[in-house]
Amino acid sequence: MRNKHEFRSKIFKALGHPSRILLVDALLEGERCVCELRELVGADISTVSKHLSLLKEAGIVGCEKRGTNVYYTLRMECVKGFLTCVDRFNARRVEEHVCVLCEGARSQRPEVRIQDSEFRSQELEARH
Amino acid sequence: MRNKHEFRSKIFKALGHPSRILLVDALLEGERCVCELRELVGADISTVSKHLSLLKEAGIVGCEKRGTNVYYTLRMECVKGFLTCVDRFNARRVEEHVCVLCEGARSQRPEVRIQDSEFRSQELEARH
DNA sequence: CATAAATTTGCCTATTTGGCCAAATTTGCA
DNA sequence: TGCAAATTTGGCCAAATAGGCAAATTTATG
Repeated sequence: MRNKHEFRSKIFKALGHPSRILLVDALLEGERCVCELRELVGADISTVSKHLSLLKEAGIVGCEKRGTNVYYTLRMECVKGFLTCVDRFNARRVEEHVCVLCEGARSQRPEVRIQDSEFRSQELEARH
Repeated sequence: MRNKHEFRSKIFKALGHPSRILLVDALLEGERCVCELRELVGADISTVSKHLSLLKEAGIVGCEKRGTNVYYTLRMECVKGFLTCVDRFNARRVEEHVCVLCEGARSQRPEVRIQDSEFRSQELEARH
């Protein structure tokens, strides 16, 4: 029972970093080699490699070596659905001009379109 | 665009701790006051309070003060579905006796029942 | 008003995490 | 064989996180 929560939190922890989310996001489109991913993330390649190892250790991604390259693929497909949920969740916050840090006053929750420009969580929280 | 991934990872990071997963799990059943949750987690009440603040800061839970108690509720309902996915994901690993750390050899993936006793991720990983 | 209960906040310490650099490893190819 | 490219690993340091204790805050009640 304790293990259950530890395993769950391990998955979440693995996804709890902007670069690793970016990596997973890229892998949603298909396999990528480390060099492509390095370019995407823009950090030192050793850093990217460690992020990938961590994701792999959690079982979220897998990899295959072909020639001198290593290609990573997403294994946990259901991440995609949850990401959509998370995006919608944030978009709703922004649309309603509701700050989650304030109490009450959350009535209806209309479905909203998700746009990248709506991701302004930091601005919302900066008020506090 | 960068904000998008930061917001996403914030949600994951907030859920990336066994105690916080436990808290969210309890809140799936309905609202709970801090004292109930403290008992559940079994840590110092200030520690539990901080975990709850963190979840609240991410927007995952909300709270309401009634009398001298504070009642927390789950706001991000879609967490439930993802937890189910995560559980199934781990159960599958255990059922197939497949270690995600090893390459290849992942053929079919039958649907499996989820039992708490099947959460033995640590044992799997201890082999390495 | 004074006290008690519930909760949060501040402070301190130990541990973990993130990131870079350099070194090691693996593989392809001349 | 020996070099070059891709990737991982180890070491190091700075920053963030977790957890407990004590103090502060809020609210109910005698």
